[in-house]
Amino acid sequence: MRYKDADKKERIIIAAIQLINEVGLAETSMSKIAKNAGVSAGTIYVYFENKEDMIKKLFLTVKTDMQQKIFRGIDGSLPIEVQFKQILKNYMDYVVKNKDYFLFFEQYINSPLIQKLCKEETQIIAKPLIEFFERGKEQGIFKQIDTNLIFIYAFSPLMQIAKKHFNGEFEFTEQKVDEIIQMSWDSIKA
Amino acid sequence: MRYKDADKKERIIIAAIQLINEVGLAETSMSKIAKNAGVSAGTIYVYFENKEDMIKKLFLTVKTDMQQKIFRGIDGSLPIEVQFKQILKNYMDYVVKNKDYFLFFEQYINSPLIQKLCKEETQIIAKPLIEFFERGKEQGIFKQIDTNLIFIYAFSPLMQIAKKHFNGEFEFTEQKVDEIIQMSWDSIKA
Amino acid sequence: MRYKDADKKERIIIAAIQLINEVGLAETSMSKIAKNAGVSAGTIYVYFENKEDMIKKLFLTVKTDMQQKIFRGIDGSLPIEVQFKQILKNYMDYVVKNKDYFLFFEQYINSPLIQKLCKEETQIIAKPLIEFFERGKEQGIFKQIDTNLIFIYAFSPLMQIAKKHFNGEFEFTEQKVDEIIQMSWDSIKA
Amino acid sequence: MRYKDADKKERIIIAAIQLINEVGLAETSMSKIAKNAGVSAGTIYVYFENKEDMIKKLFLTVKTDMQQKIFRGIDGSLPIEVQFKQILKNYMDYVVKNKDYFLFFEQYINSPLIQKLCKEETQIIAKPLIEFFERGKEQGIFKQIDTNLIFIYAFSPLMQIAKKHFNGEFEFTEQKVDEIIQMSWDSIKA
DNA sequence: TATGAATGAGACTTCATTCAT
DNA sequence: CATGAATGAAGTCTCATTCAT
Repeated sequence: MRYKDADKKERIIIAAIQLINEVGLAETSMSKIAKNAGVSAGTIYVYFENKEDMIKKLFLTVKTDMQQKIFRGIDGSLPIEVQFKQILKNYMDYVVKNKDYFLFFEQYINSPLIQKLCKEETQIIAKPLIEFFERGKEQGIFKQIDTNLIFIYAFSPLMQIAKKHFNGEFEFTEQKVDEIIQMSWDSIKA
Repeated sequence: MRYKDADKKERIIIAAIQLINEVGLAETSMSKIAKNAGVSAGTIYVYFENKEDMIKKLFLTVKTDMQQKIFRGIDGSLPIEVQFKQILKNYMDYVVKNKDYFLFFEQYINSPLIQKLCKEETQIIAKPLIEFFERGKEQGIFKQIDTNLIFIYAFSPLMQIAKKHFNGEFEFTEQKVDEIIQMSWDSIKA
Repeated sequence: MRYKDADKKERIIIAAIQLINEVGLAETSMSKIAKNAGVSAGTIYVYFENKEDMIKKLFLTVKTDMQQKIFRGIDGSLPIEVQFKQILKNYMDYVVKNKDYFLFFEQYINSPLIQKLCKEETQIIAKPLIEFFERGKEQGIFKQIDTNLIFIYAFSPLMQIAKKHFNGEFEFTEQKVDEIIQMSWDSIKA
Repeated sequence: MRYKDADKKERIIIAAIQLINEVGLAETSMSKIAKNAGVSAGTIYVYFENKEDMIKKLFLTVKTDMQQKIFRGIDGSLPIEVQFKQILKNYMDYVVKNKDYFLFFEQYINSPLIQKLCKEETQIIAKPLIEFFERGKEQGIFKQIDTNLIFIYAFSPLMQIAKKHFNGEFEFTEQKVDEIIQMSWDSIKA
């Protein structure tokens, strides 16, 4: 693939996500995306089959990217607690550094559109995290409850806090991040 | 003259929320709503100024309804812990009995559309809950941390669990509800 | 007929003509007329069959009114020149005192709508004027040319001047009116 | 890509003016125009921003076209009387050969819509004629009266006659045109 | 008579998508 | 590959008119 082309696709993706975050999916037209990306409307159809296909690929792109970054530098031989705290720290880092991706993900993860488009793919990508929590349960480190609950108590408060942060209603500090991670840990540890 | 039919407005609201939950806002047209509500397309405009106005009013209707039900039967003279657990129980009850309202609320609370339409109104309605947590903090019952964090650790896991529930990935039992409420309490108590 | 009812019809007529002059026919809806007239939308249909019928009756009302006032105080036994100048003076008086009627008349006299609705009625009403000019020709006082030309050179400049006046581009004085009438007389006298 | 088709814009303009002349502005919908022009409804919006913009551009197109043709072949060094008669002859020629343009222009020159849309542009285009009459006044050839009056007595009877002509109530002949021009000249010459 | 809620046809306009260039 | 003019289906909303009260 030529450089120029990869660049065009990248620009389309970024323009689409930004627009959707700013004005919402319903208000985001293909021509607005094209305009913001600096390409012609027709060009989008070189890279994506249609609008639905584009949304789906946007979502999977973001989801895959998040997943990879979250597990970056995790050493499976270290204690579960250390791994857990590193994962949460990675997550918070990612969120802060990728505002657009995070907000897009959050906004559409529960939408009927995404449910329809890529429920399965979404679950597959979440698998490594689920497996991590199951290992922790087996080792007696996490509470012996439904893994879903562990997953939820570990992550959902972080997501909410991040949303408040980008909303301008909450300020992050190094210390606060540590406190938060500790609270999550306390809520699920055995 | 024909008298305004309260029933008609109700039917429009229900039809709108159901459709939006099923196919998403972008795919929900005014004529589909009219059809599902059994009224003429023009009739919607007797009760709402336009689509945006309708969405906004739907959202505030739901939000207000939730808020009222959550505080039902709360006795301010009882201990904070008792009140807290009753509020969370009320919340779970409401969610289970008002699936459509809950999912609609969850889906759009963070959308750019709602942010644009009714950020202020939303905050006003949330006030009583915030005040409850502040009273708890003053009495030394909750952790001395940002009230936002308390609010988030108390509610956001419940919301996630409810979503998983309606998704078919989680089953509620009387006992599980109690466990969950206990977990939330543990995470924020001093 | 009861007073109250006559009053309502009058109010509808006035409101309609005012609105049509201000924003144009295309932008004038029945409900706007009703609102401005202080009646209900349905009430208009007590007095007029439908919108087309209303426009037609508005037009004929105005036309008949103009015609009557133009011939007011004309003494058929006086010399043609005196009668002619009095008719033009009456016309100018009418125009100045009935701005709304005049502008409405001018605006729609040539419209396809009016042509379709009431071409015949319009011609019948113009008859007395045509007859007056024919008498003048027979007496050798006007030029021996097509009566249409006499009619046009007598009136059309006055109409244009009145429009300029209401447009704010021309100011009437007693003297100017006399000059204008004289110019018209000069252009058609034998 | 497909190149913009100048012919298409032309067809839209012609279809719009014809329809407006036949059934009136209020009854002329964008889809009827598209149909008559043999293009898709959406295509109109490639060439015009919206209906108002289209009407405005139609009007200015016609006005500009008229203005240019009226001054065609006018030699500024000839006597004012010769120039004047040539201008009126050009005007009558244009009117006869461009029935649709003329009737459209006449119908809407005084409408509230056009007043709102393009009063200024209209006045700018009329300027050369006004200047011509002022030169004539300075040379003592026209009456020393308000230039508006000269302008009106020169043109408005011609416009009325043309309307009668297209209405089927007046027949043009070479001789009659000369007579008319002479009458206008007589009414304004010093 | 008078009202105005209700209707549904139709208006304007947008937009995903195609295709000649 | 890239463009953007062209399409036509579909969306939102208005409005003349009707009719139960």
